[in-house]
Amino acid sequence: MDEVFKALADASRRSLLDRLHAHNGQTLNELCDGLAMTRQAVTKHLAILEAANLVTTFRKGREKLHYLNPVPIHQIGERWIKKFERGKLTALSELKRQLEKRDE
Amino acid sequence: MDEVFKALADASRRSLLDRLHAHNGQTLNELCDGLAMTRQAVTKHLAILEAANLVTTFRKGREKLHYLNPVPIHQIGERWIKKFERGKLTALSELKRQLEKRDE
DNA sequence: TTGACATGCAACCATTTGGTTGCCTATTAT
DNA sequence: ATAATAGGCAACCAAATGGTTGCATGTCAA
Repeated sequence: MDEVFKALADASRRSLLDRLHAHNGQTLNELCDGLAMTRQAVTKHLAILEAANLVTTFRKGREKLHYLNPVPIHQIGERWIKKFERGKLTALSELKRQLEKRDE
Repeated sequence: MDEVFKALADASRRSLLDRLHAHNGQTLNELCDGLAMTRQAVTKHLAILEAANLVTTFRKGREKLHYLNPVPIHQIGERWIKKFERGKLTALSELKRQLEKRDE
């Protein structure tokens, strides 16, 4: 879980996921296209995404194909975000109450 | 959005949010309790959470009360995670298809 | 077979990050 | 008044991060 959060913390990596979401199964060079980064930088980002299981790859000849794995993202939603949604209204009303009696 | 992702990337910060979720409106010292960190380290984490608008604070005498703001977390769920859930089944089946024909 | 193409590996670098220590200020209680 | 309590500020530090360059390897096409 921690690896996933860390992987998602970087905007370049999130945009790589966006690109795969738009067009799955791209090669490294395709993913580099139009980015203001060297290929090696992209390789490192992809390695981090792969380690977090957000991207799965396999080779096809001399190319490496990258596939988005949306499962960990889904798990963040289920296991983490939903927990805070439950308490949402309570938390906000509690905060409001406190803010209102601030000058007592 | 980027600030929120970055703030959530650290396990100590996520656990501070957990603590506030369990018991909202704690003081700095209460939040420090039982953590293997100095008060100043916790202060820094809380400042980052506050900058990302995940925590709201106000002072009550010499104490500073910390309140969880679940809204940004909810927005991550709505604006970011849901986008990837839509393509989930397609992405996985596409991946499976590729994996199966890997040895062609 | 030889050149071009796709990717991998490793060393290096600047900046950011997560933490520390030491001291200062403000508020409360005795 | 004064001591204890709650928190703030700043300098410093080691390690992690995000990036680079240079070179090596594996695969395809002419």
